[in-house]
Amino acid sequence: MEIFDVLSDPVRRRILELLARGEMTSGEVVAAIGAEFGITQAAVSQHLKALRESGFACVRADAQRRLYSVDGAGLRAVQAWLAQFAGFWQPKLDALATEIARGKRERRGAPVPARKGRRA
Amino acid sequence: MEIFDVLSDPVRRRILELLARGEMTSGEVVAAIGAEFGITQAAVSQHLKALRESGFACVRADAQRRLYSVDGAGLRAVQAWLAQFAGFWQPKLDALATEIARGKRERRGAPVPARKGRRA
DNA sequence: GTCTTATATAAGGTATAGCTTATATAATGT
DNA sequence: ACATTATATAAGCTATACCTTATATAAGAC
Repeated sequence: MEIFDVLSDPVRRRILELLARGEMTSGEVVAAIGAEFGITQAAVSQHLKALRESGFACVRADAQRRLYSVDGAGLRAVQAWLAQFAGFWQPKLDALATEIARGKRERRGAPVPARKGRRA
Repeated sequence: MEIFDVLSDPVRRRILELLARGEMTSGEVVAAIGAEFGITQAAVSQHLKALRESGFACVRADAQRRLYSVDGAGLRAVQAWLAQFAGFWQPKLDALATEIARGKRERRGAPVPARKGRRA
């Protein structure tokens, strides 16, 4: 399945959001999604398969459990496509760039300069 | 139609790519897309409607022509959803941030510092 | 080995997205 | 007024995405 097709389903988007919080077993996903959308284990398993095969999620085995987590590949592909339109959402993207820069500093362990008011 | 549904169609994505180069009349889009995908004027018109109604494109009238252009709203919405996963494509996003910063300087008319080799 | 738990797959039903042809709307030209 | 050009909408067909139930696979537990 193609990456944008994968994201076009609300259940799959939700699964990704859940996985973004950390690894989950298939069963945990089934429970959470089942509660929210009222669909069966089989349906969720099919969605997980779609996410797997399109590079949005990866699995590792732990005995009979399957631990799912986010795979950046799919998301990167989306981002890459979107990037060609950067000019059309410029103002907000500037804010995102700032946000990323901030995150980068934090990851390096450097102190984040105090913000002294509103910026453009 | 929901934003991700809109992007899930290859014809609509292609139309957006075309519009990104600048305003086009409905007829021009029909010609370009018709040539690439072999679909009718009616089909293209329906896609344009979907793009319009979901905030990816806007129209303005010029006599009996309809001039279409990219509307940032839809793209921004996608970007916003994607942003929550920033942590999963970090390295590339850093590059994007750099790119944005560069674009920002250019928009301000400031000189872009020469790059003297490979950076992390 | 059998039962249970955890997950995946198969087969089939149903709603709908995207196409088609045909037609409506509306502005321009003569 | 009528024909032409440009675009949109209507109605109907078809393929398929997503669901269901039923079953397969495989790893514990006993």
